Parts: sequence; C-alpha cells; structure tokens
Amino acid sequence: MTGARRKTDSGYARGEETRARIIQVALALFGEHGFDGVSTRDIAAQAGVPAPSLQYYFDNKEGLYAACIADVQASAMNAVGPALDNLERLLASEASDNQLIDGYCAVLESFADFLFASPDAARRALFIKRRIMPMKSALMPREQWAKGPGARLHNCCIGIIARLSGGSTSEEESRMTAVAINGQLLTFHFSRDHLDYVLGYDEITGDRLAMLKRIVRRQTTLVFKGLKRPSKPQR
Amino acid sequence: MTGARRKTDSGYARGEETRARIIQVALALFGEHGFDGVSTRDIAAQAGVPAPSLQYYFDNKEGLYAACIADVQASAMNAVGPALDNLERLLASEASDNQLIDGYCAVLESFADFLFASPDAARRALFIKRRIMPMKSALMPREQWAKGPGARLHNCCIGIIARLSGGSTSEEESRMTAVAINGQLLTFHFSRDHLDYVLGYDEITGDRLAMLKRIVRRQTTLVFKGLKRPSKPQR
DNA sequence: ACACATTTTTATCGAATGGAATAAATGTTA
DNA sequence: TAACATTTATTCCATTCGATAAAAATGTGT
Repeated sequence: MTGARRKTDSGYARGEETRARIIQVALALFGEHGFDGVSTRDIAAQAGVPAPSLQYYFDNKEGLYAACIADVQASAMNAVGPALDNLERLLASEASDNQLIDGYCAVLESFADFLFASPDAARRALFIKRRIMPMKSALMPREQWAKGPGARLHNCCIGIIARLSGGSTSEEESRMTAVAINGQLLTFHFSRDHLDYVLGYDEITGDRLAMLKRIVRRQTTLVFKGLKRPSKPQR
Repeated sequence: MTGARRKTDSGYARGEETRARIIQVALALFGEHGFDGVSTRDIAAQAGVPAPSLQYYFDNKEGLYAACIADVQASAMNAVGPALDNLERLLASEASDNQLIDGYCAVLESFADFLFASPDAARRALFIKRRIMPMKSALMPREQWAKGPGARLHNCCIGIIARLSGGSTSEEESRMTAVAINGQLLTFHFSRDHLDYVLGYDEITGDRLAMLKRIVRRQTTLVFKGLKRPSKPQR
C-alpha cells in the first residue's frame, strides 16, 4: 500500500472494514465511469466516509486505484489459479494432446466464471475493462503482468500450440495464434457495453454461461486440432 | 451536428478546415485519455485554436465527442462497406458454403486493415476502444449501432451459421457463436494497450498484419466448417 | 469600398476537483 | 479511568474545468 497515512501493521479492525468498503465502492465506480470520470467525493459519499479518508487510507486517488488493481488481481488469481496450476502441470508432463486441450478449456471455463458468474464478478470485470490510469504509464508494469492470470493463460496456450504443431509454428505466429484463440472468450468481456445489442441480453449467467462455455470449448478444440502436426499438409 | 453556433449550410472553407482539425486532434486525445481525461483546453491548444472555438463549432464537449463518433463511423464504413456489400449479396443468393466463408474472411480482412494498417487507423481504432461517454447513455443508440459496420458483420455471421448448420443451431446460440468467431480478430483491437506484452510489439502492420489475416482466416474457416450440418454427428 | 457574415479571440464566471491541515470522536490497552 | 493510538470529520486551499458573453479580426459578395 503506497504512502497512506494509515499503518497496516497496527490498524484497528474497524479501519480494515472501512478500507475494504472504500475499495469495493471504488471498483464499481471506476469500472463504470473510469478513473477520471469519478471524483474522490463521489467515492467517499457512496462509501459513507468523508473525502479525506481516501488520503488517510490510500494517500491519493492513484493509490486507491492501485489498491483496486491489487484487489482484482488477487481475486482473479483465486478464481483461475487452481485450473492454471493444473494445466501448467500437464504441460510439464507427458500428457496427451487431448488432456492438454481439455485442461486448457477448463482454464477458459474458470475465466468465464470469474468474468460472468455473479454481480460481484461483473463489477470486477468491468473495472478490468476500464483501465485508464492518470499517468503516461497507464499500464500495469510488464513484470506485474507477467505474474498475472492473463500472462499465464497466454503462455500455456503458446505451450500447447508448440506441442500440437511439433515445433513447426514460429514463436511469433504462436503468440498471435494464442491471442486469437483466447479472443473467442475474452471478446465477450471486452464487449460488455453492448452485449445487449449483439446477444439480446447483457448478463451471461446460468444457462447462458453454460452455453458460452460449450461454444468456446467447441471452437477452441477445433482450432487446436487444426494445428496438429500430422493434419492436412496443404493447410 | 448538434446545437453548434456555426451554421454548416453557409460556412466558410476556413471554418470547415478548423472544424476538421479539431476533430482529428480530439480523436487522438480522447482515444488516448478518454473523454474525462482530456480537457477542452487540451484539445484547443493542440488544435491551435482558443477554447471557446469548441463551443462555436460543436456547442459543448459532448457535441465534439459526437462529431468524433460520426467521423469514425463514416471512415469505418468507407473501409469495410464494399466487402460487407459483397458478402450480403452472397448471402442473398445461392452461393456455395466456400464462397460464403471466403467472403466472410474477406470482410474480416478489411476490418483488420481498418484497425491496424496505418497510424491514422490506429488513432481511430483507439478512439473506438475508449468509448466512455459522460452520460448514463454511454452507448451509441441501438438504432445507430444497427446501421454500423459491427452490426452488419455480426448479422452476416449469424446468416452464415444458419446456412452452414441448416437451421439446426438456435438463434441464441448463433448469436453467441458469432461473437466468439469475430472475437478472434477483435480481441487484437481490444488488447491494444498490452499488445507489446503478448506479442512483443505493438504495431500490427506489413508482414505482421498479413500473418494476422492468415491466422484469422485459418481459424475462422475451421470453426465455420465445424458447424456444417453433415459433419461429425458426435460433435 | 462597404455592408454583412463568419470566425477568432479575450475576459470572465461559477462549480468542481484533489488534496492539506487540524480538530474531534472513537478504539485499545495497561 | 486515563493515556495513547487510530479513525473520522470539518474547514479550507489552489487549481482546473466547461462554458458564456462580447469584442476584434477576417472573409465574402455587391
């Protein structure tokens, strides 16, 4: 936690609750309106605290934003970490192609749950989508990204492509192919603003989420199998 | 043009040039920082006009934003309209499955050119990505979207899915499947902020753009063929 | 050249913003 | 209970913001 006046190693439980409440409110508001579209007063009012509490807990608006990032990262890793762990184990072993593909689809499914399964999920996901930082370095630092769930997903996909194609696909093409493969699911997240236009509804839960998972699994499997080495030499 | 003090039916050429210059600057700045992250003074300074010129030409900040939207919509339709026209003709005729798939991939390729082929393209595309409006109705009205290139692409994809599957895919599943198919390309656009992280470079031009097109065509073709009615009954 | 139209410019406004400083209220522990 | 720690709340600041009104400058047509 950057520069806040509050000390984390000796705080009261009440302060911890207030801090968490502020973060949840900020997540929702930043997610809906972006960093610059929300004032510290907006956040404070909705969290039921006076505005200077934000300086007390987070030092400044950017510190609050950074705390939101950390919160979302943690919950994402919580949600998709186990499936990623399993897939990374498969990749490090002599697993069959079908096991790899199946493990990969399981990871995508855990991502889908994280992104869509609940209102809380939607709030976090919307925050992820609306990442606009007030500095030139609007992005997560590369090293931080490299430890996050998105990077691990990407790297696993590259690994599977290399396995399936027997090394005949260039590193560059593998990277691009991985982005395209994952785009089948991620595009639903990126398109949240107008899901109602393309799907006729804007919440993907229950049966709809199951359908989404089925579609993504089918298409991902098709694409992976199309990459297998002994397949269609003219491809 | 909404409510501006300037009259379009009787303006000078000089005014037209100034207006266009303001729009191009605003596109770039809004695309980079979002609506709330850019002040009217920022835009005016970079366009080389005093701030009240924005009120003169566009009535207010939102009017300028709306003009930017209109500009991007027009250029998108310019870029992808011909390929969409052709595909819609194919869909209205007895074209073969391969002709449909090929026509669809041609449309995706024209989208890729629009999104990535030039610095101007990147500016426009970044603006599209950062659509945050200052009102609750942050979105393009549904009727306006329905006339845009994204909607036409989506509807063509649904049409092709219906054709290939012989009507055995539900309307709801077709819609979702279409989003996933198009996500293979669109995700590159949505991920522009961190393309450097996933690909190792952040400009997709020249050979890289050709590779992207090849990958998208290959995967889209695989997925469409996987939808064909007489294929794999156990699928 | 002059009258009129359009565009640019200057000066100003009220409101909102992120934040600082300080005091008051509440919690914890001996 | 009192001393100390933490948290909450009030007051205030300087700056920035979108926008208005009016004047000055420039363009157009007769």
